[in-house]
Amino acid sequence: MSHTDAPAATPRRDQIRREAARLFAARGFLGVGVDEIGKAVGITGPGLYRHFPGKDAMLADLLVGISERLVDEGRRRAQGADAAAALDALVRGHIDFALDDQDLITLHDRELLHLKDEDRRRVRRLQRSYVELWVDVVRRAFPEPSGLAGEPGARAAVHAVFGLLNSTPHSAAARGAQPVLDRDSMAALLHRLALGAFSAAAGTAGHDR
Amino acid sequence: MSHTDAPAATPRRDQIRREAARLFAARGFLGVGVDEIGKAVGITGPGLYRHFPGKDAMLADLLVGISERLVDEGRRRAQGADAAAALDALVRGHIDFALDDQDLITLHDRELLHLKDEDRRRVRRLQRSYVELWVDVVRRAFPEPSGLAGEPGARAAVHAVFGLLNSTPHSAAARGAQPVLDRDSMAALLHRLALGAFSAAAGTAGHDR
DNA sequence: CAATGGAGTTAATTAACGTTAACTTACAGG
DNA sequence: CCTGTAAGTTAACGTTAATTAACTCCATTG
Repeated sequence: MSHTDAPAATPRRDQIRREAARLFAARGFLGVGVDEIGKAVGITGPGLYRHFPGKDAMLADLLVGISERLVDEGRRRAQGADAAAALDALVRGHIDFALDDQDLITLHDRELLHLKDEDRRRVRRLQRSYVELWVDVVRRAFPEPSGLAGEPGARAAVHAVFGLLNSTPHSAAARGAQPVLDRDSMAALLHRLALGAFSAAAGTAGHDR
Repeated sequence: MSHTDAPAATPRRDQIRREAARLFAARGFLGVGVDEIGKAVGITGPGLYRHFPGKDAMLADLLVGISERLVDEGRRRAQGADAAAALDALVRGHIDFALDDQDLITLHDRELLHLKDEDRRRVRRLQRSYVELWVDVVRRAFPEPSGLAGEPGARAAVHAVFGLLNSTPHSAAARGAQPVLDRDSMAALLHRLALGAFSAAAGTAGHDR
């Protein structure tokens, strides 16, 4: 009741969410004016204030939303005794997000700094939970005599693999008419890249150089 | 002569470059004012105009600079007949950039959209050259019956590995007092993750699912 | 010693943007 | 039919930010 109140999902509000996400991803939060967002949904700028208390609130809504969905879906997939299977499920789930919600994935780690302190703390907490989820699974999947059994190493590897999986928007940025990979091929490729990265990092720590 | 003229490296200008990069990385290009940049180097905002023609020009200078350095250093490292050795050298070189110039790596793929068309085209060209460099080496390092022999697959994999290597700023964002990895451990970890990713993606295309 | 130009300063200009106010319209319910 | 409310509109307000103008201050140099 004290924090930013619940979202509520009317059709108009959902439309605003979609268009705002698209515009923020394309030109940055500060680079988009409320008039522009309004125009994208067929109303004037100030009309948006019937649906959101302000521009900041739209961004907060988007980032909290995607963060919660990531954690919820992640928790669902991480359970079960078999750590290798859990990791596989986490990777697949994240790939789905990265491919289906490119705009949100882009905003998620780019516009965090434009949130008001309270909202930023909230999103950070959720992001931290999501990372913890992965770190635990990774450490169980690659136990003791491995390069990923330790906290800091596993954490850094997880961050790095997030960077890898979230790279889709950058690949797609070269869109136009090129013969890019179709969704399934891209998903399969990302899956192999991610698991291959973890396996190699887990392998005996000293075969580089 | 028609495009943005040559940089020229006076001490003051270099100082401005450093501080501007730091501030842009921390709060975004549109989120920092010229007065703030001025203050960081000990002068007032308008004083900056003796050294750069405008705020846009500072960003352009930074992005063109890092892009050129990446391509130059990349070309140097990619030469030689042994494709595997060349790939290894490219990875090591990129890791050095990612660890030593975190601010610039952050800006490099985040603030591109705030450049004027002409500068953006120029940076895009350089980035494309850099990707080409990697794609060629990857395809030679993992030839025909491999998942990375084809153009689109190799290109997507390279983008993904860039995302992985450029993840350092995000890891470091959790800075504070945590026992993060020291530079050498981080470099070694990233190296294993990157090469492991490529190897796994190259391996026979159908062992997932 | 005069003059020139680089490096700053403060003040003014201009444009844009988020938000609020006041007013309109359409429709749902008693 | 009347009334209230949700969802818009246009106009106005207050701020902020980039850039330019006009002016000082030195340090060099002819």
